[in-house]
Amino acid sequence: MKHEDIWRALDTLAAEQGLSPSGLARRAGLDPTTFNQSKRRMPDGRARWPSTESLAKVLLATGAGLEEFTALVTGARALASSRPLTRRVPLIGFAQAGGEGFFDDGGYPVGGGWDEVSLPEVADPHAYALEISGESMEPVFRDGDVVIVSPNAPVRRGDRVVVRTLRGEVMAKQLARRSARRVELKSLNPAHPDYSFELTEITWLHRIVWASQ
Amino acid sequence: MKHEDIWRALDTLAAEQGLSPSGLARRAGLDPTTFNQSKRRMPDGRARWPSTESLAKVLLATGAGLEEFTALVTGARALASSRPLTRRVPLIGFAQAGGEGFFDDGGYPVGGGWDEVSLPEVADPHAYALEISGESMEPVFRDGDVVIVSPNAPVRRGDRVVVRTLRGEVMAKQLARRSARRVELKSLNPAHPDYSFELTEITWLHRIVWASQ
DNA sequence: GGGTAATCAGGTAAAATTTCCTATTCCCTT
DNA sequence: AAGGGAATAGGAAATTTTACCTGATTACCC
Repeated sequence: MKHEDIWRALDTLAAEQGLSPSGLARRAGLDPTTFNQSKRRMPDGRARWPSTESLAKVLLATGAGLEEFTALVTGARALASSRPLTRRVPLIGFAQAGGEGFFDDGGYPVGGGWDEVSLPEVADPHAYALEISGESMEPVFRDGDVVIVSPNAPVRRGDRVVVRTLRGEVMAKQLARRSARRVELKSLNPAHPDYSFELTEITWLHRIVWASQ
Repeated sequence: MKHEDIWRALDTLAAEQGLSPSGLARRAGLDPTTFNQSKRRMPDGRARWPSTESLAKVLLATGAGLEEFTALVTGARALASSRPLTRRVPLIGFAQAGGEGFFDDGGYPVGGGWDEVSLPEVADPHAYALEISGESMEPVFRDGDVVIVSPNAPVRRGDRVVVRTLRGEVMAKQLARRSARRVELKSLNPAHPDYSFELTEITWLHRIVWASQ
């Protein structure tokens, strides 16, 4: 495979998802400028190659398989698109929902202004769920809520995460800050303390992607 | 694709060529220590991902195609059977998650104590999604979050709901109280006011069933 | 036409990968 | 058994990729 093939495949994958290169990068949890055209060749003409980690994040975020991406790289025409495995439902901005023409009299989505979203976007085969008990995460998560956790989803500052310490504690917090050596976790319930750990004190840190209500 | 998959595929490709990882790297024009086992995870446990340029060099040097390599990446998995329309993931109580025997060393669910939950439990064909904007529902819902709304889901006190008034306002609140004639809605953000409506003032009231994080 | 948000160009800093290096172990040949 | 070369561990330096940033442009909506 050649440098150009990789970048064309990324562009094609983005287009198939209805995304721009910047939108694809964002969807994958990367910086929106990661896939900029201007970053594909450096000022000295040298080719820039994305890491396989970036590629893995893109595939995870879009639900595309490596086979599918490989077909795009090699130029082999993809088979006729298969039906999406996850169901899509109408989506619209909350602020727009008050306008006219978006709901019928029964309160069902109607009209052409709706976008679509898959539900849920959990491509991660290792995803699991945790059922919340107690009030330590209120009001964000309440007793009885189920949260869907995706071990392989990229994590960024501000995300809600589940963390397990070497001591065996498991907690759900908001990732306030992550440096090379430490993570700072903000409690979801102001009545409970924030935490800060050395990375070596943590067994793993997984992102919460969906929560039941 | 996962970190382990990439490295296993490189090892397999090397073996097929009668080479060691160090021999494969050398063949590809890379430093012989590039693919050392010891370099696949950093001292701090962080996974190291080769660049797509390194991968391209390997494929060029060995004459292997990307399709062949992709088969090695994915080939260790059992062939995927057709997945159920609603996918089920492992579920366990949050309070239990800290106990021993529920996660393996990689942080993936393991052991017999897990239940299963479908995701998402949205059987309602009229379900739709709303994308949150602004901060009026923080910290429960944040700008950019997507909430899944199920018009036909039963609603109870304490549920988070979307309400539309006769005046065309749409709001997401928590259902505090519902009597024969009135509904009382509690704001999700304490900085915003609560509301109370006569049922006759409301067009509809739908329950929020899932929220992205 | 104006306002807003997304996209993108392109620079710099931070983080990550590869190269370079030394030391040790293993394997093959003599 | 000894010697030589390859392989590998692992650290530091060099190089490369991504994150962060500013500013300009484009697209979309009102």
